Amino acid sequence: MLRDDIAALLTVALRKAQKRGDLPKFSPPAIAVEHPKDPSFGDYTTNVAMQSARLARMAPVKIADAIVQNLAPAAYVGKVDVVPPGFINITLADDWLSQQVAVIRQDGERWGNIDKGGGRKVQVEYVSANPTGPLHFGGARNAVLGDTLANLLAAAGYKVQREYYVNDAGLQIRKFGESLLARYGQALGQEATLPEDGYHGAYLQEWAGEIVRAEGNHYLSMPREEAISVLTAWGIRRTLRDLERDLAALGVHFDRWFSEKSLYEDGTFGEVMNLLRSRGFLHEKDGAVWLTATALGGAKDEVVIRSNGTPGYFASDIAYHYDKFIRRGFDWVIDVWAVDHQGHVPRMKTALQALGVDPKRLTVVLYDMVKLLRNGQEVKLSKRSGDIVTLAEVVAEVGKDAVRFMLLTRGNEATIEFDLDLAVRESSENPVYYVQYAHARIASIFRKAQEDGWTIASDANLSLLVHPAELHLVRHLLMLPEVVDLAVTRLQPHHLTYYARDLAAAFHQFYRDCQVLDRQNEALSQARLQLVAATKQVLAQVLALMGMSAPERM
RNA sequence: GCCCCCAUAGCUCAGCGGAUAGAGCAGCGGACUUCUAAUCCGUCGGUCGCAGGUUCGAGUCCUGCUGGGGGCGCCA
Repeated sequence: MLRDDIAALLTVALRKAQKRGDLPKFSPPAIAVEHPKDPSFGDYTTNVAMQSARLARMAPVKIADAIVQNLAPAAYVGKVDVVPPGFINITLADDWLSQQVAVIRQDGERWGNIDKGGGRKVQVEYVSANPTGPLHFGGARNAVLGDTLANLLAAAGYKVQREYYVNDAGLQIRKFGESLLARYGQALGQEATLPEDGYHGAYLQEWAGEIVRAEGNHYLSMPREEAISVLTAWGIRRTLRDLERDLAALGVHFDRWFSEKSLYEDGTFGEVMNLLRSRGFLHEKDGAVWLTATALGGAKDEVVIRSNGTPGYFASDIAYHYDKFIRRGFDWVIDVWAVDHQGHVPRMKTALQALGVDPKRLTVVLYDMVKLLRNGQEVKLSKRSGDIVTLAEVVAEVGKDAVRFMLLTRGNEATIEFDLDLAVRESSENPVYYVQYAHARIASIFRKAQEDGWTIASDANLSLLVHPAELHLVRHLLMLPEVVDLAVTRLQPHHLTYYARDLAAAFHQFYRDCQVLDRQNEALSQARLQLVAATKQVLAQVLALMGMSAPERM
């Protein structure tokens, strides 16, 4: 990555300055290279001279001068300035910039990939909503965030596994099954009441009707427990089928759907309890089994197995993470959770310690809520009330690309206001289509080129690209690896949306200033065709990272 | 009561301890006989919630306060 190259160049220069006695001996801070806010200061800047002032007991500007004087020549460096109070500003060389078009074209789909992961195994677990009904729109943010993080990690050189944890065991599932049986009985004219805190959604009535039509009334003659068991399994299968379909419509796919129930069936749960017990982190109190979290610095002990003998969700989660880390050996696990699960994070970390797993290997990405607006009014996303807004409905209404883009434009910790009316509007108020339009515009240039009989030369003279708008565009193409690095380092995919917008803007400005196809100047046209091809490729790449399509025409 | 997140332009939000705090939208004014005007250009718009502190330098870090959201369960 260019930024790293520059940091290395500066580091070498600083050492050389020390060796030659231009600078005193001191152990220099890590050199931070960034883009100055004001482009008139150049492409890259570092404050290392100011950082070193105290250590070197020298004026920052003097330090900067000494570093600059010992800078080895590099093709990409066009101009170096030392500016008070001690910034070193680097401007890229025009001729080097124009040649990068060929490099980007040559890298193709690999452009933007970085080797941060070094092939380490990372699992991203996301969505994981209870399989008790359709996914409501709040879950869309989880899906888009997790999926995009997985895309980014893959681009950053990690070996990524995408997983959905299916909570097909426990109390909620029990209530789900009881609710479905009650609806089934009602569908057959029986007096049946839903359990307390049961599932009241209308979809269960529909499903009960389906079961009656397909299989008649014979579940009524079955023992109740057996009927619940069969109907629960039916309901989960049905839910998962719909979930998979609805998530696919959003462009979200999983490598594995992991069953919570399987942890109990294959002995994992028992194994984990034995391990915890042998390590001395379980104790009994009030008839329940507790994790002795306080022994590991936790605020309070946590119930693992209730006094009625049933394991709680925390019990499953411990076993599940044991499976992730110890059995499957992921180097790093990322769980994507809504903020209302924040209290569970320290608990989970403590549980990992109890298992002997370094808690740093688990990162929980928390994201805030989505506020859905229609006609300027907030639509409540509660499961209780009848007006639940499902993911499928919103995707059908506004489209996959708009949903993904809008859910990605905010930092994870910011609440998102999702305006349904704005999302469907195809106007300048809607930021979604801006990036795609740039891609389509470029496609249009190539269509025109073909119509007009241009043959695209592979050996274009790129040094003809000297217009400020051309070089400005190249500069943006060059930033993709840095953006991937930033988004992965912070696990904040919203940086992609801002980059995509900036890149598209750089293209639209170029488009205004520079005619690509010009019979009066075919050599320049060929160079611009290469530039525009590189831009199309990078736009497609960033759209792909966001899980959006790159349309050829709009 | 304790813990976490948020507070930046009219609105929605970016902002990596650096230089004159940015973008989109909205408002106002311009640009299509041209490779797509879903575009571009100009302009208006700020006590970065408040008060201290650390620092050569704070929207950014620390402390306190105010306001909003979330959490503190043998629910998930």
